Amino acid sequence: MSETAPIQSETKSTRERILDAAEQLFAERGLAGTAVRDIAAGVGLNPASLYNHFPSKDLLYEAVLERGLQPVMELLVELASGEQTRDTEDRAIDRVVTHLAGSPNLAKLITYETLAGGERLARIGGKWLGPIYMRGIEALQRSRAVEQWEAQELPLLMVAFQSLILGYFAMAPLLEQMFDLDATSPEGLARQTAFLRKITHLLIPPRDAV
Amino acid sequence: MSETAPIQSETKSTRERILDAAEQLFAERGLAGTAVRDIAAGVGLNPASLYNHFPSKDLLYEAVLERGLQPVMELLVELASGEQTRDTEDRAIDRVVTHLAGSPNLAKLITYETLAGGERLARIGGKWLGPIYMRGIEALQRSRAVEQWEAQELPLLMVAFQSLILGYFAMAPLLEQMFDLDATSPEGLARQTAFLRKITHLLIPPRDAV
Amino acid sequence: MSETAPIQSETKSTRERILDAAEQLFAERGLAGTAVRDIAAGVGLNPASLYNHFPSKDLLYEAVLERGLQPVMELLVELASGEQTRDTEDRAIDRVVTHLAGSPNLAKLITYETLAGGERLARIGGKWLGPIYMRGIEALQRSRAVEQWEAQELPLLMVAFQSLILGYFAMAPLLEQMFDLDATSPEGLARQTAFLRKITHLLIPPRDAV
Amino acid sequence: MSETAPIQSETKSTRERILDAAEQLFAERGLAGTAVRDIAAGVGLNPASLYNHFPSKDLLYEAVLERGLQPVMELLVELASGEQTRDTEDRAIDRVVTHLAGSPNLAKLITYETLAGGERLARIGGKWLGPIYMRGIEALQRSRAVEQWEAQELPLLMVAFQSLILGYFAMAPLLEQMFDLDATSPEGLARQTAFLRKITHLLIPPRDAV
DNA sequence: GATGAATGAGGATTCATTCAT
DNA sequence: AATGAATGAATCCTCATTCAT
Repeated sequence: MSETAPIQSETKSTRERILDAAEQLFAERGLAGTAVRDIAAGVGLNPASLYNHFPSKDLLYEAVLERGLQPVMELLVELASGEQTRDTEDRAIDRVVTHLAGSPNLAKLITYETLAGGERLARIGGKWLGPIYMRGIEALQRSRAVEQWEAQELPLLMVAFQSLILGYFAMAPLLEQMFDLDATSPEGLARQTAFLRKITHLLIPPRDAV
Repeated sequence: MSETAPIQSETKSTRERILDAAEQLFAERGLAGTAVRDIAAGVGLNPASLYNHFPSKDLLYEAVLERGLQPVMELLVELASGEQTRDTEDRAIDRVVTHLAGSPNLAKLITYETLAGGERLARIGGKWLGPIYMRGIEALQRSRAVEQWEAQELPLLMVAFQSLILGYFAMAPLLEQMFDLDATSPEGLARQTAFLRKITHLLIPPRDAV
Repeated sequence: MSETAPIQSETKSTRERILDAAEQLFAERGLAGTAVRDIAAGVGLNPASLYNHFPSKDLLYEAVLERGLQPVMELLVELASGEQTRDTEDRAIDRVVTHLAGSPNLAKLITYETLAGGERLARIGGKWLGPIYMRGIEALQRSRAVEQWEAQELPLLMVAFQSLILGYFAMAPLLEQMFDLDATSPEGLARQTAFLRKITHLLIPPRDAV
Repeated sequence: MSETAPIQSETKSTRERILDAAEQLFAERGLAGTAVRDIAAGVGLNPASLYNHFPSKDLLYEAVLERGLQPVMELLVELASGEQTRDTEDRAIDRVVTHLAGSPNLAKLITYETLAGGERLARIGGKWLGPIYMRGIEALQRSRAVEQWEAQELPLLMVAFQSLILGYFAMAPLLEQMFDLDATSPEGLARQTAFLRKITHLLIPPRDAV
């Protein structure tokens, strides 16, 4: 019988393992705060070897960003373009939070990037980011959000949702420290998902509410 | 004739001007991303001169953080300990946002710190931060929040408010780029303040609502 | 149908093609200024593959030098040992210049080597270089050069000729830039050959001048 | 008694001493072959300290080049613009060779630069180099050179002189090795100066020759 | 207080070379 | 032969910090 369930870390290509280690460190310390040497050490590699896989620290960073962003982008595109029902709204929140929960570094990476001005975000996710926001707003316009929010408030509402979702992950360490909550545990994530669904319903009246 | 109305920037002590320049850069680029030399250049000073005013980059950073945090802390302490009426709730939001609007770097600094794990935050604002959260939660318990939120959700609600407030400033550059909004202009801030007040009322039913 | 007239570059052995690319780059940038990787790229090869043909960069460099030097050496030996007549003197200059014109990198390589101290030159061409100079001087002594030059000036005269011949090629780029001369074109080389012949006749009275 | 004859090396500014050490090494090994660390070691300095005086290796190199070039440039300008008499011609050769003898690295630096394509030379000495050649040619046209050389040969004659003068210094190590001549000693330089004067008279008939 | 110069430690990256495939 | 990946040593340069002036 062949190897049916090989240990993942041994299966992964070096390139993938570099991306993993880099993502971890970039999420923790940001781009400037992360030394190439530390990434290399994280993969058990000589720093010079990284350059066989990525031409520079910056481009490695962008690769990390891109790899993390792409699935979210696709998810958002899918969500933003679908029909809006109470069910899909709930599922949208669930799916986004679940996805971010699955790659907990992503929220931090995005937050770091946003702080840095978002130029790279704009460049990398350029084709997506704008359209996603636009479609998100269109989706809001088709939803019952329009009953509570004026057109010019919709962008702010988008930003608010983004802040709520990302902020939770960014503040995870703080949460754990202060309230002794294991923010990224399955229960923690379930709790936060339910909480966000609740907020969503308060901010946007569910379509089929009685 | 004596100097009767000296230009403010000339009036400020060198120490103050260093703090200003440092705050600006730390907010833009984070601690690791900011070079002492750049701070010095921002004050028109030789890097060596900084060390006449602060013993190290790290302690300068903490001084920046402390200077920025103290007023917010005091404000929060005041707000959290006061009576809860619809008026004070509105005014609380207003005052916090107004304050952050007055020092727009602060939100970014805090976000950076949060991402970094919040250890410094905890140390610097240690005496305040915990108590503030606690009192914030107590205030929520005295408010009509309890009608919508269970006890265990209140910490999440605190985090949510923090995310909403800070997130706006962190994303300001993105907002301006994508929606052509001048996020930190007086109008922008007024708009966001109103928006946050609205959200607050949705998440926490106002006390004197009919 | 069989390959009847294969393109030369395809015919050349890989070893030869490496030597070609290396010669080109070493002549342009010198030994230290040339990266193995660039040589490899010049042959469309992986850097590692070079080491199947040459054991090290240094030995590749020496191989380049040797390949370039050998024919000149042989030519010089032949010229220096032959009879001295006006005709052979003219032909000597012609043949040397013509040869260098055919491998324009060689002059540059030799000049680089000379600047570097000539140790490698001495080692590689050791068996030739000394003897050639010696025989060259002997030839000068048999020529009418002795009418104008004292014995101790003959080495300087050798150096002068070497400088004149090599200098032209080293300065070729400058010449083209400043005077819009195509220094390495057939006409340019013919011009320079004639010019050098003229100088030779001025410095060494031709044997059969009337 | 005050310090009347301070040791030169102690008097020189650090900047000057860096330029000296750099000139030495660049002349010996070329730009690519010289490590910043070695220059620093030559001055007894930490490599990082160099960067307090020059912003980069390249700009240090250019500073070296410029410092070396400027006096020659000025000398050449002066010579090329003066009256042409046998005496001044002799003195011109003498002065140029004497100058180069005083800074023996210069000839090597220029040769290296020429080999590298002369782009930097053109940029640094841009305003001088072209004009100098032009005036040199004009001077030749006013001299008795026109009796032996056609107009189109004059550029080649300029190049020939440059090769003769620089070549001697470039080949100095070789000369010393092969002929046991101390090429850069005062006697060696005197010998070469006389030799070049002789060549000059053969290539350009002296004005007042009988 | 301010500064020019100095420095050890560390930064990213390049380099020649090796080796398993 | 050729190559992708790996590596130790070196490369240029930056950084925070110190110190004499």
